[in-house]
Amino acid sequence: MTEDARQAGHPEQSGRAGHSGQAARPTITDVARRAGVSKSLVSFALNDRPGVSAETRDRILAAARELGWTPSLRARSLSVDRSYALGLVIGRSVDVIAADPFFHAFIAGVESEFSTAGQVLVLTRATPGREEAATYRGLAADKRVDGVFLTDLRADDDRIRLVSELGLAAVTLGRPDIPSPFPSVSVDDGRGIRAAVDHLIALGHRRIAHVAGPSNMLHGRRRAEAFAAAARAGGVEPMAAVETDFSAVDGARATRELLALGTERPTAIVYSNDMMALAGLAVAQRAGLRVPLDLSITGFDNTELGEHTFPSITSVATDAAEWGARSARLLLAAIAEEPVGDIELAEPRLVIRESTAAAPAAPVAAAPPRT
Amino acid sequence: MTEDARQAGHPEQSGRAGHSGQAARPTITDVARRAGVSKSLVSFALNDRPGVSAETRDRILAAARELGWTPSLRARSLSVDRSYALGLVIGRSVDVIAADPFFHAFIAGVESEFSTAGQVLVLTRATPGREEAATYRGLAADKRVDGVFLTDLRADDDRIRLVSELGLAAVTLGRPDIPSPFPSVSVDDGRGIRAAVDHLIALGHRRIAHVAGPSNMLHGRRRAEAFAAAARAGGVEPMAAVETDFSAVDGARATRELLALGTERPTAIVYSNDMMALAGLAVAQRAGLRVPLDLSITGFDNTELGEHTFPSITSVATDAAEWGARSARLLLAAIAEEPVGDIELAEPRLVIRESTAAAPAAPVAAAPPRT
DNA sequence: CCGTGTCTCTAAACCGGTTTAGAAGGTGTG
DNA sequence: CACACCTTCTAAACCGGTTTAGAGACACGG
Repeated sequence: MTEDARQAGHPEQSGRAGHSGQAARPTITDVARRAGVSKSLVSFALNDRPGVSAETRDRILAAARELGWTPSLRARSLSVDRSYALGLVIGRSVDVIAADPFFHAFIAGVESEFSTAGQVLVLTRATPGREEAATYRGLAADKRVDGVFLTDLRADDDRIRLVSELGLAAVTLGRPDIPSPFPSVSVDDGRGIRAAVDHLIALGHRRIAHVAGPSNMLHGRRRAEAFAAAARAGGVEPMAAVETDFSAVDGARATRELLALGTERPTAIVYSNDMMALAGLAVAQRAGLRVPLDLSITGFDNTELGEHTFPSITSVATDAAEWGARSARLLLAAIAEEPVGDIELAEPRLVIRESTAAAPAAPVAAAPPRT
Repeated sequence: MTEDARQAGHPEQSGRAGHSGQAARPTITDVARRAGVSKSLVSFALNDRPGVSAETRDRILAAARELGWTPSLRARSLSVDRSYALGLVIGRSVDVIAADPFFHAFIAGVESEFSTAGQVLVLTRATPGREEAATYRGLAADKRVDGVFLTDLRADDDRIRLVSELGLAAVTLGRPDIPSPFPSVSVDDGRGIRAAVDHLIALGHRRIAHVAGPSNMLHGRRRAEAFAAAARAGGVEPMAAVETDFSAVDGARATRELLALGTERPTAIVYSNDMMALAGLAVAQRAGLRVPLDLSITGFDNTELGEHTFPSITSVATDAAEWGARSARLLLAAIAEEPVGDIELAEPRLVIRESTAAAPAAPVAAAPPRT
């Protein structure tokens, strides 16, 4: 069957559909002719601008409907100097994004705002540095997008100046630490970390460690600071935070380091994301520790998978989809040159599951790692 | 600091960069004037077509360089009827994609082919059905993309006819079960499943179950068939496959069903993806089973996280990035109307880790689930 | 010396919209 | 009745490229 069809219709596959008499698509001129008016008037009617009588407008719209005409995005794009597309440049290595559900939910949120607007999302991945800058330059040079989402903000982030110089609109996820011409959408993830720390302190933990994200990323740093502040506020001296790149490998390494402290080891670890919490869980179990009896852990992001581990993971939930939706709306407003301001999302909430429990009377030292 | 800057420069944030004297970007006409030739000749020189003398060409290119001119993608797009963009419509629910690293690696692979070509990826998410069809129609109506990647092929997939009717070029990931005008890039994932089954049989397992993907997805179905075939080839009667939607929740549910069989339960489970394998691992542990002593499990995809669980997961590795790169190259060739043919990727390989071991002498019944 | 062919180049049309300048006709006002 | 003004509409320019038709110069062969 398949072979027949192949041989019959496509001796050489072309990847393009068969020449199935694609009726030439109507243009604005066809509509004008049919409605008996000039192209300009069709344009006016379409964009409902004043200066078109009601009955003429109806006649034009009817003609357009009959012909099944839709204005060419490309032509419109050329004349009005808009792309009707937004860009997202993900600046992490593939591995690190891989298991991070944030972007999926964020993107889904962004797109939920597009259905109405005929917009589209251009996705690019680039490792920070020259490649990243080149990517933004490319998007701007080709005018591929009208605006971009700036995620994973870094300290003194050079993208802000770059994007601004390139003349692109933008929205930052989180508030930058330098002056920025762009509006921001942020969530107080410090509150989330604090909730986790408070929860642990209430459970009697006094030796609490933090496995942090990269300190050059603002949210990584902010969470680390929030961790320290929350611990002190609870009357507990925070243990030094271990820095990671957010990946599972690095989360595992950090956990091993913390457990190597023997009886000085933490009885609870606050991870800066779920992926590392999961990897840390495995390291602890491998070292013979029972979670949560001997060690409590908390994650961040509230990944679906964190609900399906044994034990399941207590985690801080932020609404990434909502974040995406609000960011998109804000960016579109900025592009339309409407007045916009910063947005603060709802507080993250702590989802308590099985990985946290009362602190052990005396910390059990971890066993030497098993193979 | 930040506040000062805000108040000073941007009493009302605009999301657009400051009016920093954006020098109007040069056009082909500017270049022509500077080189003392007509626009047409600049166009010829740029696209190096015959009929331009060597010295004139040099003069034109020099002028272009001096002015920093880059042809407008939009204008070119309008006249040559090409978008220089490819589309990917992900047709799964957010949750299901969330922890699936396939798309990340695939996208990274796709983009590795773009750096040279000035192409861009338009990403869309749509749940199969009306919304999905509307998405493809939208991309085609606006001529947003020159071609699309068809992933997660379904049985009798209506997208093939749709996309073909819309006049888009396409590449299918995997060979469809119906006649298709599009070239395909596929990997023999059946071989991967077979490797897993062979491995388990060699370890002495006789009661092996399969937690399958949706049967209406071709690869889900194909893996299930390969599972049954491999088991029989190894002289083992395969247990009935449990169908899922690829999500962690569903993987957990399937595992619970299998373990509820008591002493009739499988001693090994072959999962159709890693996420379900991880969820299944947790279910087994929660039921008091030791993995791999009492139960062996294998995954599919070789997720980074599967390496960092306890025990780590034996999994089938396919090269998603390579898949993306080859697909992109093929699609671009098809769009350029070069002759193309189907591509078969390298065989997937089984990565053996800790979650598989010799079959238990007598299967231990699972304990009633603990909370 | 003339017709033909080749090479280099230009003018103008074209892709399909938007936008500006202004024409034509009707109404209101002094 | 003349004038201003508003409404409705059109012609033409414009966005910034590509492509076609053909002009002009030159070499070649008969």
